[in-house]
Amino acid sequence: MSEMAQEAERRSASDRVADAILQDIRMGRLVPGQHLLEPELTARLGISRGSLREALKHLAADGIVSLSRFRGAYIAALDRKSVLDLLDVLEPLARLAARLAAAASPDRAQCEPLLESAARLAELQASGKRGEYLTERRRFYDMLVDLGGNSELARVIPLSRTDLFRTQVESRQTDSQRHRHAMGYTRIATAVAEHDSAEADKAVAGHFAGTRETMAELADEVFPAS
Amino acid sequence: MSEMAQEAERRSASDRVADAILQDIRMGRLVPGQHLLEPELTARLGISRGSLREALKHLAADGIVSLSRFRGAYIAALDRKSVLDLLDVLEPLARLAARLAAAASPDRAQCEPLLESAARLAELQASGKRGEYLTERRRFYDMLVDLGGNSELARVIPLSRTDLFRTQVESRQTDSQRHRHAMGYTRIATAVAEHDSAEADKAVAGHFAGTRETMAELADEVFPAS
DNA sequence: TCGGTCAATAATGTTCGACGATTTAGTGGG
DNA sequence: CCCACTAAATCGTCGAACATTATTGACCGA
Repeated sequence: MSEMAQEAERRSASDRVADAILQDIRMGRLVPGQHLLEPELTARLGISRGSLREALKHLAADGIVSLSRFRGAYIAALDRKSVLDLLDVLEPLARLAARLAAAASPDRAQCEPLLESAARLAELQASGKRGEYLTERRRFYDMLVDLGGNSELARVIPLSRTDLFRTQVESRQTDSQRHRHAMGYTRIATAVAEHDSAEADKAVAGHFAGTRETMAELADEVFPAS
Repeated sequence: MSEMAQEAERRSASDRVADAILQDIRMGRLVPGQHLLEPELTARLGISRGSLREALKHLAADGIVSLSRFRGAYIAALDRKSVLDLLDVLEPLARLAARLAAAASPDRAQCEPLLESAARLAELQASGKRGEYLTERRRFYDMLVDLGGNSELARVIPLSRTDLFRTQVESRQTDSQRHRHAMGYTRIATAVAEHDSAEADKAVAGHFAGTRETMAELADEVFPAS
């Protein structure tokens, strides 16, 4: 218990705030395009303006919020081109993560949490719990990156910005699109567990092909005016 | 002139400080492992402690400086594994940038600055101006990314951390290694100018193969204790 | 003299309040 | 109805304060 508390206290206030905002986004409490008022947030989170600004700056660097001078912070909203650009960048990194995870994991036990996460994703998708689905999805990617053991990848891969994109499109997808998405993780996790780098790479590539197809099927109203 | 001044003033103080530190690193005025004192920097740069700390936080997020609690900020030093990990991450992104730049550039005129930059790199390498070489190299990558027109790539690709790695190894390379490195940029720029995406991709892949070879040839003393 | 202990110093982490600058909204006059 | 002007709200920066910790160097005993 004390370890948890110490760990929580050791992290700076701005990091805690940034995590809180990210979690609020995943759970739908904050929606893309929403205006973030400094006085409201400092009051709600009980921190100083300086710490909040530090957190917002951090989130802005990751493209989660957009800061415009004297106009405040807004949760970023991705237009269609940004989403396609993001997928182009994310795909090679995710494929690298999958290849490394498949090649690195020495014993099957370490892959067990990944398989469990994929199973939970299928469950959560079926039961329609979108907030939990997005949170679990993020855990899946974090695990995949960790398994690979490439510390630079963890720093670079834009998972938080992908959370943002998922938040935007999640509620507009059809059930079959959601099902296809969830199944993709199962295929990836299976390939990693089997230590099959080539298949893991192909699984991620196929997953992204499906996502691009879904994007093409979505109406323009899903995206802000570009 | 006023436009320049306005543009400089429009950017936040912390961004200016971060850029100044990055430039100092490229020019060798700051070396990996060096301790950054807040009082010294605030006095030299003429900014408040808050703005400086914001900049340091930003640089720490990009892995340029490492912050250790109550001990201050140090210019990061990459061990051998981190360098190899960084290359694994950077390669697919650089290849994507090259493919996009080759595919996107409609007219040859836009590629002219890239070819000029490659020529300048060959010159600077030959004349041994290492600081200018690294600065020009960064400009080359920035142009390559801009030409592709993928805004997410610019956000994700870890060019600053690559600057850091280059700073560490640049002075330890042999002339033939430096020559091979500089020639790689010429081949990339030429392929982009010819709108040959496949060749651009291969040129970058070959460039990275050469860099990995150089890394294997370097002695352990180049890297900090891992 | 050497090694260990301990207090003084310096640097950092965090927060707060203040000031000037700028955008936005609202208001009154033409 | 439109435009200039005022007022409110917000943001960027700075300086100061306080608590916490690492470092330094003096001091002391073996």
